[in-house]
Amino acid sequence: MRKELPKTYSPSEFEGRIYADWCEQNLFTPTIDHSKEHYSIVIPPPNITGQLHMGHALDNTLQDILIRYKRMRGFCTLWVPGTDHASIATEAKIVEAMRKEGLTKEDLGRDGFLKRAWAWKEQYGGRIIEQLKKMGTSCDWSRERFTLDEGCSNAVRDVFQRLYDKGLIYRGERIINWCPHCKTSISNAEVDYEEQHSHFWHIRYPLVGGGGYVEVATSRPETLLGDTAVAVNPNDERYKHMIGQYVVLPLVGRRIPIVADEHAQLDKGTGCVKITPAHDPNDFEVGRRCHLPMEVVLTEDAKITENYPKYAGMDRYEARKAILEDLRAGGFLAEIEDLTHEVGTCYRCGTTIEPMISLQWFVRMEPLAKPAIEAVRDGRIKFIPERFDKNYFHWMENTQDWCISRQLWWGHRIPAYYCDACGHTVVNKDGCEVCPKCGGHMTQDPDTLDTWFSSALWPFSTLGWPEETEDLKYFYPTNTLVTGYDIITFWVSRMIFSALEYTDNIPFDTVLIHGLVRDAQGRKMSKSLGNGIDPLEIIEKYGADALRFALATGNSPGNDMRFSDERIEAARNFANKLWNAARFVMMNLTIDKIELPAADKLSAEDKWILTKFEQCVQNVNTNLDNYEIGVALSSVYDFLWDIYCDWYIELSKPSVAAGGERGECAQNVLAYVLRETLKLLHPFMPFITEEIYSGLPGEEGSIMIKDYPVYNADLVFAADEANMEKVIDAIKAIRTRRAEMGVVPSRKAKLFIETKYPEAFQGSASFFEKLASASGMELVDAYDDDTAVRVITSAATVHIPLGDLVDFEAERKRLEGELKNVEAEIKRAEGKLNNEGFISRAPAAVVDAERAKLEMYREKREGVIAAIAKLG
RNA sequence: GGAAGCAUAGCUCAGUUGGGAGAGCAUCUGCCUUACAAGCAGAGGGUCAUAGGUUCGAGCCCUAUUGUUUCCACCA
Repeated sequence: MRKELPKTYSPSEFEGRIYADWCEQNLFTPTIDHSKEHYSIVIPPPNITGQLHMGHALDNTLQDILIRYKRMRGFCTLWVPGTDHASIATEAKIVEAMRKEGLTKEDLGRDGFLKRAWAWKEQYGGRIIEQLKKMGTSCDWSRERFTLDEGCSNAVRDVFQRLYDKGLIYRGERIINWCPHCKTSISNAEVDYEEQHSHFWHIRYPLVGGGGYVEVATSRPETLLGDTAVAVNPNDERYKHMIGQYVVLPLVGRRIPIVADEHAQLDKGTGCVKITPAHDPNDFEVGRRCHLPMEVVLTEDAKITENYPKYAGMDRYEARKAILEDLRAGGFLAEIEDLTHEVGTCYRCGTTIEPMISLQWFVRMEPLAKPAIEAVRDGRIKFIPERFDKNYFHWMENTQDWCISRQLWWGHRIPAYYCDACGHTVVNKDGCEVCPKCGGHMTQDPDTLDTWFSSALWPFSTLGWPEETEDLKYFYPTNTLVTGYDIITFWVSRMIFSALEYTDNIPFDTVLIHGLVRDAQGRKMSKSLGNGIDPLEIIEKYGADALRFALATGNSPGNDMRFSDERIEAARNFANKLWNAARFVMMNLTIDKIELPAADKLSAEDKWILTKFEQCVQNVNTNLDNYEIGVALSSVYDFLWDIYCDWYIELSKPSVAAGGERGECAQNVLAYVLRETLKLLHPFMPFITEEIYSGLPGEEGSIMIKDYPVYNADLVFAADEANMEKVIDAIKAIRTRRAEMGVVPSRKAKLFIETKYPEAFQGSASFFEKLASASGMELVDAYDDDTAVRVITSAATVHIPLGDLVDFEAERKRLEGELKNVEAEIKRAEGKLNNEGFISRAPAAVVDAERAKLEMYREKREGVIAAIAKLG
């Protein structure tokens, strides 16, 4: 069973093997156990177009830490993996690939195109899953899902029909965001606003019958073709008399009315607004209120329609130029102003969107938003950090109806059918071929649904909903959703209202929000900048554990982080440190089985390390329970490196070397603390902990299903811990003195220790010899050699006869300086304790601690004064 | 226009309910001490953005200001 660890830490040699072992043993697949509490997570499904990037790496590291922790804490855990069909993104990629072959969607036809899309899914859909596995994610792969698989599709159709029957889905003509490149509508949430420099063109519209003109301003002059009115504010004294009159639309010659509408504001521009109801959301509303005709002037690829022969076929920007030229020539152009404004662009392709009137399907949001707001407000769902609920509330409270139909082929086809003969509409999840009204043939709506419509159902559709499956009954609602803040509106909010509406339950109780992973300069990683860091390359070079460590540590919920070489190297160094510590322990083990000795067999340093370990355990558990993953991890880091390696291993060396019963006891404590620390660290760094654990004597099975360490008061030895700290303080003080004096470690010196706590120092000679360059140590009541250096701690005065090396003048100065410091501390503590307010209002524990400090400083002052006196 | 975050050592960032300012990296000094130079032992370095306030006590809570980043919003 026992094995020696290779001398160097090379993660690539075992990570793959270990992952395969876990899979083979089926350790990621839970057995439903009703006596246990469940803990479940659904993965934010990555797009099938995607490759693993740092954002995924962070997101999935956090999820894996949580799920492994809960699994070891005895929960019945499930992590559901899967991928998203990403309709618009995937379709765009396929169309692009086809373009290179000289093919269009129309060439293939709908069926041919879908065949090709599924082939794409087969080819690339699994890639990111394989990449996730390299990170060590303990997802239950037997439950892997896809947003377009049969179960998810059933859920989508079911939901569509339910909402339609309840009147929460409707079809209507509204202004939507149209992407002329993707040739589909997109929802408001899918529009990115981008600052652009442009102009404000002031245009004169002559009044019918002469007598002047009105002046309007626009940043989109080409929409002039679609103007069907000019609006002024009903309270605007300047224009009141013109309401009801007509103007002539320049270049077009159409007579359009001047109407009164609140939309026109008195203090903006000229106070007159051109109204283009078919191409602007505000104008659309004005058009409705004032019963204006709609005039569509742009085609689906943003070219001017046939109705305007002079400009027909021109792209919107060409048309803008031509129209401006004509306006100028006709004397209609009054003024050109510079303008910087936010322009909506398609979040997928970056093309400037065109607001257009269009017949689309919408989800009525208001009734759905209310319970969703309530669920967060009353605490059934919690955001971590909390501040993101403001974001959520703001969006939910102001959200407009959700445009869900897309003019795409790759996605869930809308289960709506229209009669060819009478136009009757039927929505039926099971399909409809014959018109129930006239018996005519029914044609299905050609459009598909917004990708996010199916993602919104993910927490329950993946568990089998709408069927009442065992999984759904046991694992739902899920517990933690881990995602970035950039996706709260797209996804999190939609899952919440969907779950509440369809499952009558919350989808999860906690939303853990993390930030973006940026590059070393703090820039967003992006393809166009070429500053992306490939997690797979990092894994290859440093190991998955180091990557996970680098992402999990020093990172707090909701905040962005920078990823740098320095960071990953520090992580790898930590893994290396653990590796070497384990190597040391294991090469010294002669025991067959790790057994913690009874308390009376334990030495002071044993009790000290056990106590320190329990403190760490408590810290880690508390922080993990509070989702303070970074804090929890640095607590393990500090313990393992600073406490266990730098002190305990060194303190234990004399015992281990001595052998016998004492040696065996030390071996057991060394191995016990190592083993338990491995468990503590396992959720964060699963591979290295498993690899080392499997080599420990007497241990069987995988570490990932062992019990997680929890605080055990029986292993806390406060008095022994305090004693050991006194020794450590003295060792540190001696080292500092020697370093200051420039005494090389090879120059050994005997120590004479004067202390009020002989029990703490009894038997510590070997520590001083090993760790403080001592040739021996003796406890004395007094030591009068005037040529000794004196190192003073609050518990002891250490006399070091280094006579020939000592500069007594410097020594006096140093001691006097120290006296000053100690006295300042005493003064500070006394001041505090003399403060009536402090004594009466501060908690007793704080006051007691302050008293203890004061006592300590007083003792130290005594020592310093005595040392000065000895200098004569 | 509305909202939020951030501002702590030279750099990058932690700081969990308010109770004497921390880490990593960098810098300086000394060490091949038989697990580890990807290491060990020391050291230097901070008016916790500014100004007020609450409190016995503020990096932490409140208010304002400055700088910075981000999100949201239909500016014709």
